[in-house]
Amino acid sequence: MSQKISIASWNINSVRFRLDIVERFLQEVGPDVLCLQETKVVDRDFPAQMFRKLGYQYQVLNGQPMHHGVAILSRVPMVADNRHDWQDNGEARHIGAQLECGIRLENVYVPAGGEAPDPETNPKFVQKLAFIERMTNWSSQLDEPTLLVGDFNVAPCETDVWNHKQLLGVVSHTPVEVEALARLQQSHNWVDLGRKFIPEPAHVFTWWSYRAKDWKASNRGRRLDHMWASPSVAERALEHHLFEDCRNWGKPSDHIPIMTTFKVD
DNA sequence: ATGGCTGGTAGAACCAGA
Repeated sequence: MSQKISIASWNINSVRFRLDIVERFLQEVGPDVLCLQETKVVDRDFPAQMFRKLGYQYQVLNGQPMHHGVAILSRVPMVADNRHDWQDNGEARHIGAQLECGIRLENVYVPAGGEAPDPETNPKFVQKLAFIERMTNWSSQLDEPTLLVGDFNVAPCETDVWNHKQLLGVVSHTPVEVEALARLQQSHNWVDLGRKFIPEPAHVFTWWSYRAKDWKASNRGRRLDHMWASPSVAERALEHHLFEDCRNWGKPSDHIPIMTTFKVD
């Protein structure tokens, strides 16, 4: 008998502040697995009970005070796997899990990289590039069927931003970042599921700034959130969804959830 | 061309986001 598994990813920008919309998403969409980034909570204060109540009894957490933080919540069996610190600075930006269906799941929150795309003056930009380079070294050693998801903080394609030329000098879409991400992609022949299902030149965004008066009207978005699959996992991808409505829900995150459904044996 | 907003934590004329 053939079965399916749905896996979602969402930069939630504080899981405690957005409990209402997380609950709504789980009730209305009900992915089997939810990967969160920017949970902004230490593990002992993570709202584990709310997820448990909704059936997400398997939980792996990697939080820290104030910033960053990632989590995987699942209603199908999984066990915790490695957590990598690719900057070696203690920041909680990655957590992995082994799903019982055989897929290895890696949930990552790549550093934003600060304001200026200039390695000379902006150490955060240097850190972001180093983070991606270390991920590339890790990825080139991977030989398992893996799904890599999260907020990569890079919009690689020209149609991943509202205005390619205008954003060439804006951190998230600079050529040096796009090239670093391309090396990461090549290191495992990762399949970009977002673009497998919605090929260029269609514009695809997963993030819209809070600063616009009307995010939808101005539509100055970027595709920062991604799901990359090992080739063998990509072959099993059945559907891919972007939940743009969530950007309009009460107290929204500036990112929307994305989700892919896979065939499993 | 600029600035616009958000949450956590401390109690900021902050930090980080992107």
